[in-house]
Parts: sequence; structure tokens; C-alpha cells
Amino acid sequence: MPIIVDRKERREMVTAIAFDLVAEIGIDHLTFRQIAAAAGYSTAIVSNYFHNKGELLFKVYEVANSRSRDRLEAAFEAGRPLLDCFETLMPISEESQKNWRVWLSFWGRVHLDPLYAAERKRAAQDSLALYRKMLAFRHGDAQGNGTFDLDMAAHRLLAVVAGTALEACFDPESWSPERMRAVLAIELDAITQPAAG
Amino acid sequence: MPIIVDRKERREMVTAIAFDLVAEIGIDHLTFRQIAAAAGYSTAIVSNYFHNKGELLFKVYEVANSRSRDRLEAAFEAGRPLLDCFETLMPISEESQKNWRVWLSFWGRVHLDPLYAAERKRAAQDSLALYRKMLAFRHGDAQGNGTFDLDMAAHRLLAVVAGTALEACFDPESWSPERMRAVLAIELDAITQPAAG
Amino acid sequence: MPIIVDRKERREMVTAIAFDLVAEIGIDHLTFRQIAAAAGYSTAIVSNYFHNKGELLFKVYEVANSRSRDRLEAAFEAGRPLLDCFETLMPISEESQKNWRVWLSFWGRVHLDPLYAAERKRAAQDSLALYRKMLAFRHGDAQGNGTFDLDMAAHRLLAVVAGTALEACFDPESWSPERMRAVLAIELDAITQPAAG
Amino acid sequence: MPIIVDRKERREMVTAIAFDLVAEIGIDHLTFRQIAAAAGYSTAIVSNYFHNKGELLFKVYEVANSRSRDRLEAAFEAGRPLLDCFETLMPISEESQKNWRVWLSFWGRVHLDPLYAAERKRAAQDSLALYRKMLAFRHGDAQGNGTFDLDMAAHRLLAVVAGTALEACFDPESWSPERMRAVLAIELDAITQPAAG
DNA sequence: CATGAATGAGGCTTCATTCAT
DNA sequence: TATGAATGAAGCCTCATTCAT
Repeated sequence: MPIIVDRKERREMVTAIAFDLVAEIGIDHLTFRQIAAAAGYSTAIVSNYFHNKGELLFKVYEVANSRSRDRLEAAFEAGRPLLDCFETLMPISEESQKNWRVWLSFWGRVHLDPLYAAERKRAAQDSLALYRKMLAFRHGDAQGNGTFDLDMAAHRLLAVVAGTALEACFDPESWSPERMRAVLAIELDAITQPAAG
Repeated sequence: MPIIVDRKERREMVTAIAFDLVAEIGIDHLTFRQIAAAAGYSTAIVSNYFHNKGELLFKVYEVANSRSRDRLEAAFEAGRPLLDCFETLMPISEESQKNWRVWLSFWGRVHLDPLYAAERKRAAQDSLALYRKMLAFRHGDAQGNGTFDLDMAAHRLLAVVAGTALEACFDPESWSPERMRAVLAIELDAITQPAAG
Repeated sequence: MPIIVDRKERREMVTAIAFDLVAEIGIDHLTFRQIAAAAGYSTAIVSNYFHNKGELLFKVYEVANSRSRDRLEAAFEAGRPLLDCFETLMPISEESQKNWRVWLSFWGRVHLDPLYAAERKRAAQDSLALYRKMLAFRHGDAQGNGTFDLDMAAHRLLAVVAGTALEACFDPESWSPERMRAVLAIELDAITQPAAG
Repeated sequence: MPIIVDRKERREMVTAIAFDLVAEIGIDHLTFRQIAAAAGYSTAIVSNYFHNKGELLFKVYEVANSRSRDRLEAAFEAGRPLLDCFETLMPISEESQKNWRVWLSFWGRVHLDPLYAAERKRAAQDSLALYRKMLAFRHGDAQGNGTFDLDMAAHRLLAVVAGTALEACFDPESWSPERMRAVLAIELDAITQPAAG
């Protein structure tokens, strides 16, 4: 009997390697040779587990979305303060930085490829739903009066989180972790104020 | 007597064509032939006016930055309300949408290429400076007490503007022009409140 | 106690499967995986029973020759009229059609590979011998005078049979079964006429 | 000004080279490298003048059909006897032999590719039309009575010509030029006999 | 100044074959 | 005996770039 390999596991291994490579060298320079070298296999390893390069790339993109979502949800489920939760999304830790580099590598094709467009939109809606849940759970009391617009709050939060992290990716000196945390804190505060939100 | 050609003008013409093509088909599919065909010249038109493809691409990126900056500054100089000014940056008009698509196409390489990293940082600093100026000029009176942190306000604004536009690029149905305007309006309000900002 | 496998039987099974696949998809697209899938075994089924792909392919070609020969001989031995006998060679029945598709797939390499050249020539000589026998047996009376050239008659018949079937493969609408039969009939008649042949 | 090249002429040059190579080494071994080497250019020469390999191959097949048709028609127009005309189709001359090798290389894909199927059928109908014309012109007197079936005669001739040449390709020793000529002669005679045809 | 024919490097992909189990 | 994971060679094709004109 030959070595039995868990195909799913192998796919995830290759995907993880590709994920790191995309973060490190970008999509353009991501070749079968690069992946094979990083994985310690021959170039055919990719074709063995994916129909083509495109399938692998899309998987990498999906992983980027699910990983960050998982990190955020885990922090929330652990009962950590909202500020801490959203801080996990900032490009501070190694993991989160890689995530943002991968995202930036792929976002150029979102408006060109319906597959990516759909996945990006799905992820955004997913985030909005989670944000609403988080805001409602922690600041449920703030919604005492009917003026609090939860959906608007979630949208504001999504924009602030995305914008802060985005700019921090490009100008980390101007956006120190403390700065990001301060901006998130003050915005979270503003957003959850009944009168304003 | 040689044919007199305005090299600068020609470069700008080619750059503008490349700009539109990047927005339309992305960097990956941008070939010399595409540019030549769109320009009505031979493929050598690129080599003749640029050292190589990379030089042209970087020029395109610079144009993306300068165009949006120009639009914003023009609106401000025209005396329009801040909200209107920042609205010009949202992916609503054809021009602004193209701008965002070009940005998204290039941002994947910012962390890989020091040239792009420097230009991106420069543009960010440039934006921050302009934002500070705009906030100070229009809401100078709001800074009555010394607690108003202009730099923090500019950073917040930068994040909100970028994040709103970014998410709107990917999920325009969820981010109608009205929604964008509403988010910008409420955030501008929050940011310029002496107590909060 | 090892598993007892009839190697010869297995080889024939694999060959038969490859035969059908060649007729269906052609040699170029015939892969180990295709064969394995059709046989319900792993791709190693081929390597286990043949030294390499070439050996299997040649076997398929031999089968094509022997099958058609068997059909023709069986019809003759059954005492059926010559016309009926040769009709079994026309691409009318499913089996015969497959046979022709396989032949056409392989004939392109006859002049490139001495192995195939030899087999093709052997099959042709074999056919000629059988045709002579058939003509002599059924129309022996027509050879009353010594002018009848049996060898020439066999050659003419070989050409007519091959040519009719060949053209029918490519333009079945123009070559209805009735047309084929009519051509064969009139040619058989002409060929076996003492004066003419 | 660069070297101006007649693209049509270049395409024909490459096609002719590919034609010879197909006859010499077969389709399977026909690679861009082979063609480039034979043409004295780089491998890109093919892509420069054809959209892809398939387009070139189909062109080669079309050339095979048109060349043989031209040879036959030229002989007929020159007023040569029918026997001489059809002799030009036999695999005797270098040119005709190459033609048959090319045909045999391609016929394996006729039933797999509608493009080839259509072209093969077209060529067959074209041949039939020409054969009818030739038979009618030369043996017009034989059609005095209404029993002569010109269409049937053309079909018979097509089968005989194809079958004779086909078998001669595979067993040239048994099918000497004299043998081919003799078979064609006797068949032409039989076919044009009013009573029989 | 402008052309476009030609190149060569490199990418993705397929597949017969090997080999440890 | 039978498996199927892994390989490596080779194929097609694209494209930025060069250069003679």
C-alpha cells in the first residue's frame, strides 16, 4: 500500500505555504517553482492538489478572510473588550501584517474577477453582521432609546477599522500601535454614543 | 530638420492611456500591445518614451496620487464645504472610481518595492498635511480650547475617508452614495467636536 | 499463498478497454488515468501488465487487425455470400465503426515506426491471401479460362473495400449503407468477370 | 523602417515547413522547436504568425487537400488522359507520398474534431464534383443511353483511387507503380462502361 | 523619430513512469 | 499483487525588449 495522504490536509499545507509566499513576494512572483521550493516538493505538487494555479490563489484569498475573521471572533468569544478585539485586526502582529499584505495583493483583482468580487462582498457582509452582533452585545444598554442605528454604527466601525489598518500598512511610522489603538478607542466611543450614532 | 516632438506631452499621453487600461483590465493584463493599440501607435511607443515598463507603471501610480490630490484641493480652494470636498474622493464619479481601481491595483506592491513604499508614504503625509490645513481653516473656531488635537483629527479623518471608500469599492450596494455621505458627515462632526476630538 | 491472477486475461481486458478509448477519444488523449478509470483500477494497472504505454498501444493495433479479420473469416466460414462478408468490414455496425476509428488513429504512425509498418504489411498480405481464397472458392467456375488473374482480382478487391470504407468513414451521408453495398456489389461483379478481371 | 514582411507569405512558408515535418516525423513529434529549427528561427516564429498550434496544424491539413486537388486539376486541364490524371494522386512521386503521409497523420482526428470533419467532407464532395466533371467530359459519349449513373461512377472512382493509394502507402512492394496503374486502368474501364456503370 | 519583426526567458500544465508501502 | 503519491521532462504559449531599417 502506498503512503496514504490526507488530501485535504495536504491542500491546506500547500495553501498555507502559498499564503506566506504571497505575503512575502507578492502574487506576481509567486510561481510553481517558488511554492515547490518552499514546500520541499517538485513543482508538480501544486497541480497534484489543485486543478490550476487560479484555484490555489483563490483558496489563499479565502484563507486570508477566514483567518482574520477567526481571530476577531475568538477574541470576542473570549470576552475581551471590543477595543482589544479590533486591535487584533490591525497590522501589528506578524500574523495580522501578513494578512493585510495578502489582502492588498488580491484586492487589485476584485473588480476584475466576479469570483473574487463575490467573496469580498460576502466577507464584508459577514464582518458587518459580526460587528452588529458585537456592538449590540456590549452596548446593548446604549440602545435604550430608539435613535441608535445599529447598522449605521456597524458601517462606521467597518470603515474606521479598515481605514486605520490600511493606512497603517503603508505608513507604520505615522501609525504606531498606540496611535491605532487611540483612534479605535475614540471612534468606538463616538460610534456607541446613543446621541451621535 | 527633425520632427519636433514634445517628449513630456507624449509621456503624459501614454501614461494617461496606461492609467485607463490599468483601471479597466488590471496590471497583470496590461501589455505593450494593449497600450500601443489604445494609443494608435506601435508597441515601441512605450520603449521610446520610457526606459522600461516599470517606469511607466510607476508614473501611472504617481498620476493616481496626484489626480485625487488635485481634485480634493480644487474643491477646497473653491470654498466648498468639507463634506463635499471629501465626497470627491469617494468612488462615486467615473473618475474617482477609476482612481480607486488603479490604487488597488498598485497597493499590492507597496510593501515589496521601496519606490512604491516611499511614494505611498509621501502621498499619505501629503494628505495628512492637507487634511490638517482643511480642518484648521474651516473649524478653526472649534479649537477654542487647547485640547483639540489637530493631528489626531487628521489621522481619524484619513482613516475614515480611506475606509469608507475602500469598502464602497467592494460592496457598492451596501455603500450607496448616501450612506457614504452620511458616514462622512457624522464622522466629520464627531472629529471636529472639541470635547471628543 | 499469493493471489493468482491470469496475466493474459488481464492484459486482454486492459487492451480491450484501451481499444474502446482510442476509438472514443483518440490516441493523443489516451492517458493512464483514463484507462485506469475505465477499468476501475489504479493507474498502475497499465504498468503492471505492460512494459510501457507503447506496448499497450501496439497491442491495441494488433487487436484491431485481428478482430476485423476474424469477423470477415467468420462470415465466410458461415457460408454467407461474398457481398455479405465484405459488408461486415464497412463502417456500419458499431463494432466495425470502432475498428475503423482505431485504424485511422494508428495509421499515421505506420510509416514512422517499423513495428507498425511490419504489422500493417502483414495484415495486408493476410487480407490478400484470404481474399484470394474467397474469390477462388466462390467464383472458381468463373476462372474457366486461364486468363483470370486471381492476384490482380484480390488487389482490386482490397482497394475497393478499403476505399469504400475509408470514404464512408468521413462522409457517411454520401455513403449510405445501401451505397456501400451497391458499390461493393457492382465491383465484385466486375472483378469476377472472366473477361474483365 | 523595420523589415516589412508579407504576413501571408510568411504564414505559407511556416505552413510548408510544418507540412514537410508532419510528413517526416508525424504530428505527435511536431513541436515548436522542430519547426523553429527547420525554419531557422526562434520558437516564437509560430506564435508570431498563428494564434496557436492548432491553427497551424489545420492550415497544414488544408494545404494537403488543396495541393492534391491542384495536382489533379492541373493534369486534367492539361488534357492528359484520365489514367495519367489519377496517377498523380498515387503515392509515387515524392510530393504525392508526402501528401498521403500528411493525410494519414490527420485522419485520426477527423472523427474527433468537427473542424476537421467538415473540411474532410468538403474535400470529399469537392473530389466527387471534379470526378463527375472529368468522367462526363471524357466519356460523355458513353452516357448516350440513360443507364449511365454518373454519380455512382464518381463514387466508385473515389473509392478505387483512395483504396489503391491507401494500400500502396502501407505495402509499396506489393503495390508497384505498375500495379497501381493497372488497377486504375482496369477500374476506369469498368466504371465507364455504359452497361456496367 | 518611429517601426514591427524577432527573440529568449520563463510561466503553467500534463503525463508516463517510478517506488515505497 | 496493487496502490497512488511524487517526480521530471517536455510542451505550448506570452511578452518585454532589442535592433535593423
